[in-house]
Amino acid sequence: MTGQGRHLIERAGERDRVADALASLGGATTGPRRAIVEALVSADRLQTPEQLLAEARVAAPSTSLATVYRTLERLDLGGHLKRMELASGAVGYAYCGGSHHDHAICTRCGRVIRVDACAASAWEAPAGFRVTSHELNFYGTCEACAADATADAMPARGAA
Amino acid sequence: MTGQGRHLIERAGERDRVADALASLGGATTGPRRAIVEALVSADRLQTPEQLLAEARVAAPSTSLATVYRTLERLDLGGHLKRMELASGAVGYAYCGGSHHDHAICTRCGRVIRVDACAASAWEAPAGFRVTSHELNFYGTCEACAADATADAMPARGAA
DNA sequence: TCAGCGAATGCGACTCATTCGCAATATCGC
DNA sequence: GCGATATTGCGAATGAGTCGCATTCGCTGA
Repeated sequence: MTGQGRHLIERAGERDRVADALASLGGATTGPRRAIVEALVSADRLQTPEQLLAEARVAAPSTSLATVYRTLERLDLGGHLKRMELASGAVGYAYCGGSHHDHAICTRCGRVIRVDACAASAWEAPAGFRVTSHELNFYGTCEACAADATADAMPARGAA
Repeated sequence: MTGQGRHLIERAGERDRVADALASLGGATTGPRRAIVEALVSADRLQTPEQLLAEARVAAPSTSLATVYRTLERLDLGGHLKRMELASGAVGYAYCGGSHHDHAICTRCGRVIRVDACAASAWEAPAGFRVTSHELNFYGTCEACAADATADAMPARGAA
């Protein structure tokens, strides 16, 4: 878990994503909240509440686990969160925008990649079933992991 | 939970599905195992471990919750199980065959319908991402629930 | 810039789903 | 039918996640 260089990386729009996430929380922007949201957004991959707590405490040392859960709950309500069981049995959380999209999840590093090209309308639903929404996850290996073999967080329960 | 009439219903292949599930457990066919598997197969919808226990105890009164979990674990290892969080926060399990297929899940009754027409190869994965598997869930209302409005088990966390 | 209000936080206790260990029991091959 | 072995039931243990409440913090209006 070498998150050292993380704060040096400033992907385009990361600042905006943090702002959006904080706005979606709908309340005061406190130190712990900002720290948790930044940990979520900058990692861009599935992390356990414990990992998020550790990361958040770098910026806001007083942060507690209860606050991590409360913040995750709020983000989840707004549909901004991807929640998935890891191979370890633990549960991982990753930030994702609010609008509908699908996901590609790297089974090696837990990275969550947004897939906007949604062909949902073309899919074949069973007769008599009225579809109101769907969820599509791709599992595989991301570009970075295809070369580098540093595995740490592996989502479990892929396709059935 | 009025499962009274359930045992009267004998859908085509239900007997085979029970046999397949028992075989996939790979061991002795005991009373509790058979009862649990029959409860899973005949219900054909998401059920909590507690519900499965109650149902299994009709046929095998001594069945314990630990055995329900152990049986579910084995089925899951073989990929024969669909596991999903319900709106109540509880976790529901449903039996599904071993081969790959997707699912349509009724958000009213929890019914899980197998979707064999898988158009996965036509979907667009992100550049640089090597897809090894996928999972597609449709959420909506099944034919029965479209008419009848008896809601009891509602899966949560639909599409993000 | 500062005071006041209401929301957010931290702590620690608590709940409850799930797992574990072990003695008793049932199943299957012979 | 018998014995070896896997499975079961029980009850305790575990651990993630939640809750209540006193304290603290951030935002708003003066």
